[in-house]
This record gives sequence, structure tokens and C-alpha cells, in this order.
Amino acid sequence: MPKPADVEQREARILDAAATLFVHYGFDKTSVADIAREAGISKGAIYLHFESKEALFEALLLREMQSYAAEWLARVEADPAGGTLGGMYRNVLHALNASPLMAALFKQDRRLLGAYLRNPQAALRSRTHGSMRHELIDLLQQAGAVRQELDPVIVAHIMNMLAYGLVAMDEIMDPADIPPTEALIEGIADLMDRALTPPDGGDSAAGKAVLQQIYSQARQQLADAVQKGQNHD
Amino acid sequence: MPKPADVEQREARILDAAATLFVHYGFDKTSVADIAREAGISKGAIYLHFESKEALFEALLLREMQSYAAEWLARVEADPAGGTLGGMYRNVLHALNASPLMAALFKQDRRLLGAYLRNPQAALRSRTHGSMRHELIDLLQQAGAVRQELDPVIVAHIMNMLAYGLVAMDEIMDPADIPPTEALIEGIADLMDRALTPPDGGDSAAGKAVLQQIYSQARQQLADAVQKGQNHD
DNA sequence: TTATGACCAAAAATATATTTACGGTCATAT
DNA sequence: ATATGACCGTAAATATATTTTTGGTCATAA
Repeated sequence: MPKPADVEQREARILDAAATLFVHYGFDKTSVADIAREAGISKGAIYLHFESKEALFEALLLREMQSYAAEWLARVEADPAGGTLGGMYRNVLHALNASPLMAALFKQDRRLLGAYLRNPQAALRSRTHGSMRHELIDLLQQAGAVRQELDPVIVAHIMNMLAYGLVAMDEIMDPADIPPTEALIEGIADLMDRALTPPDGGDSAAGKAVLQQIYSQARQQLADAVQKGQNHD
Repeated sequence: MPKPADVEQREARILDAAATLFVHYGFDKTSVADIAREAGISKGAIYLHFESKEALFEALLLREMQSYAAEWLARVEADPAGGTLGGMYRNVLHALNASPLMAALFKQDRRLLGAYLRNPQAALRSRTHGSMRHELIDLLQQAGAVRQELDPVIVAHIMNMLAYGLVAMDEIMDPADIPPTEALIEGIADLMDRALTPPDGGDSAAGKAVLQQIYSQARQQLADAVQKGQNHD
């Protein structure tokens, strides 16, 4: 049966509270009691909605993935050049940069993810979340949005390197020496377009179609995962 | 007075032994006694050549920087396209990839650098070693080896991001999923050339001249640093 | 002179005991 | 039916004592 609106609302409140605290203090240093307090309910109530602290965290991650993907697609749709490689990547990077949780997942942030990373059963611990897969580049290539002569595996990996650099570079250098994110993302997107887009400018419409396809696939998988995660009452 | 050849030779032996052990076990888990044994001399003899374990490590790092820089220049000289951005960067990446110590310094590897990193007085702890500086891009731009319309600060940073990705990506993903280094470096250099080199192909000779200039500057600074590090007997 | 390795103080690692904090439950209240 | 928070066992953090390792020295040997 579908979930009543007020329950949904309360779960959202809990997840909001959890998001704030987890991002700020990390998984280990955020207690369930803390989350309850932040959400303005009792500790017991949390367990009426989530099986465990870990399940709560995973529900949060799934929600974040959904909004990450949705945000990405929305940006791509709104951007005339959203179907070109540069346009697509610009929007991925913006979405990634705007989501501390996705960024943490992508860079396997030990501080934020804490014990969740150490748990071998953690479903979302896998290292591929938020990353560019070469199958996508392949499709974009077939759609004429990426130069034919390039190796999709290499291209995808380079894009992942840049995404990693965007979120992790502050670990090896003084943040004051890092250019403003906005300008950096523009620079990267510009680089991508110059180097990877076909000379004719690429077929942005076809590129968007591919992205939509990928998006609905991903959305389905996420929905299934959410469904599966809810078998507990 | 200049150092006798046999002393120089022995110091090289010590540094060789130290390099092997430090790279393998890291700074913390390599003892001075270990180094002495590996070098085939007594522990006391080490202290005839180096003030402390840390001074030894720094001497090793300086030697490595010198050979790193020399290797880089040699590669650039040998490469007809060595003066273009792509050519230059290809050779930097090869040099970086070939030197575990430089890579560790660049990525601030806590395992390898260990306590050396924690010491606030460590001269070479600074985060800029091995990295691309925007002044260099500036010069290359003036020499006509890089497109005029690009922002040197952004370009330099993107290059650093890619170098970081090259040496650090294995921390967030399964090494089996990382493309072969050789192919990856080629892909990156190719990307650089496509995106950053002027349409006319760039002035490789002028680029090389700039690199030589930078090299001799750096060499001088390193020599001074080595000199300064030797005021102890 | 130059090199050695036993030696030392100090730090790091290990072991043990003790306290605190936390995830999760459930009798009770609303 | 839903929500609460006192409660419980355990795991993590802290404190303490004990052992081992290590960077560095120096009297002695070559």
C-alpha cells in the first residue's frame, strides 16, 4: 500500500535532519539521538520509520541520488548545449558540487562516510556512484555528440579524474589556491568541448535523447532500490 | 671544499637503500638501522653523512627532484613535439609516474610520507612540489605554445587535477578498472593538444626554450637547497 | 681517521582495566 | 495506534601500566 502523506512528510523531516548532521559531523559522530533532536521527535520514533541507523543513512543516500539525477537532467534540459559533451559535463559537475553527499560517495570520503564504508554489506559503498561510465560515452559517440576517433574508456576515465579533482583537490593543496568552482567548471566544460566534441559542433538534441534514456534507466533502478529498502514493516 | 668521490658514492648507496625501503614501507616503518643494513654499513656511519633521519629523507627527496626535473627535460628535448602543451605534459606525467617519491610528495601520501608530513618544520612538505604553476602556462602562452584566450590559472589547475587523478585515482576505484597508464597519458596529452594548443599547431621550439629556462631556474634553486642542507660537518 | 655496535632516553606499540556513549528495545503514556 | 524516553548490552573512547622499538650518541676498534 502507498505511504500516507504525513508519514512521508515526517520521513522527509528525519532525512533532512540526518543530512544536515551527517554532512557536518560525519556518520560516526552523528548519533540517532542527535538526529531525533534535530528532527524534533523522539529516538524511538526514528525506528518507526527506519530499521537501523545504517538503513536511515542508505535511505538518505538514495534520496540524494534521486535528486542529484533529477537536478542533472533538469539542468541538461534547460541548457541549449546540454546535449554536447561539454554541456552535459558542466551540468554533472554542478550537480556533484552542489551535493556534499554525492561528492562524499564519489570520493569515498572516510570522514563523512565513516563506519558505513567499513561495513562490507553496505549496498551503496560501491565505488561507481556518481561516476561517468564509458557506456554512456559510447552512446554519446553513436549519437554524434562525441568525436568518433576517441576511446570511450579513456574519455570516461579522464572525466572521472576531473570530477575527482574537483571534489578532492582541497586535500592536497591550500583551498585558497584553488580557482573558484564556477570558473573551474566552465574551464573544464570548455576544454571538453574543444577536445571531444566533433568539429561540426555535435548533435546536442541527439545527446539529450541519450541522456534522457540513461536517466530513466537510472531512475528505475533507484526506485527499485528504494522499494527494496522499505521491506521492514 | 668539494666532496670526495668515494664519500659521494657512499651517500648515493645510502640514498638508494633509503629509497627502496621508504617507498616500500613508508617513512615511519623504515628505521635507520634498516637503511644501514640495506646499504651494508653500520648505523653510526649513516650519521657521518646525514644529521638525522629527516635530513636523510630530505636529501633523498632533493635528489629525486633533481632527477625528476632532469628526466623531464631530457624527455622534452628528445620529443619533437616536446614544446607543445600536450608534449610537455605527456613528459611531465611520465616523469611523475616513474617516480614514486615525487608522486607521493605531490599527492601528500600519508602512508609513505608518514611523520615527515606532520613535522611543521619539514622544508619539502609544501604542497606545490611537482605541480604545474600558472606562471609556466603564462610563459608558454607568451611563447605561442598555448592559446591566448585561455586563463592560465584555470589551465594550470586543470593540469594539476589530471596529474592528481593519475597518481591518486586508485584510492577511490578498483585498480583493475583504471586504463593502462601509458594509454591514459596519451589520451590526456591528446586532449591537451586538441583543446589548448593554438590552431596553427603551436610553436614547439619556443615552448622548449621556455621549458629550458624554467628548468635551469629550478635546477639552481634545488642546488641551493642541497647546499644549504649540507651545512653540518 | 673512519667505522662499529652496545647503549640510552624517549617514543611508540601493546596490553589491561575502566569509563562513557551509543544503537536499539519496549513498557508505558498519550 | 502512535510516540516516548528510561533502560540494556555492547562497543568505542579514555586512562594506566608495561613492553618493545627507535633515533641518536659515543667509547672503542680497525
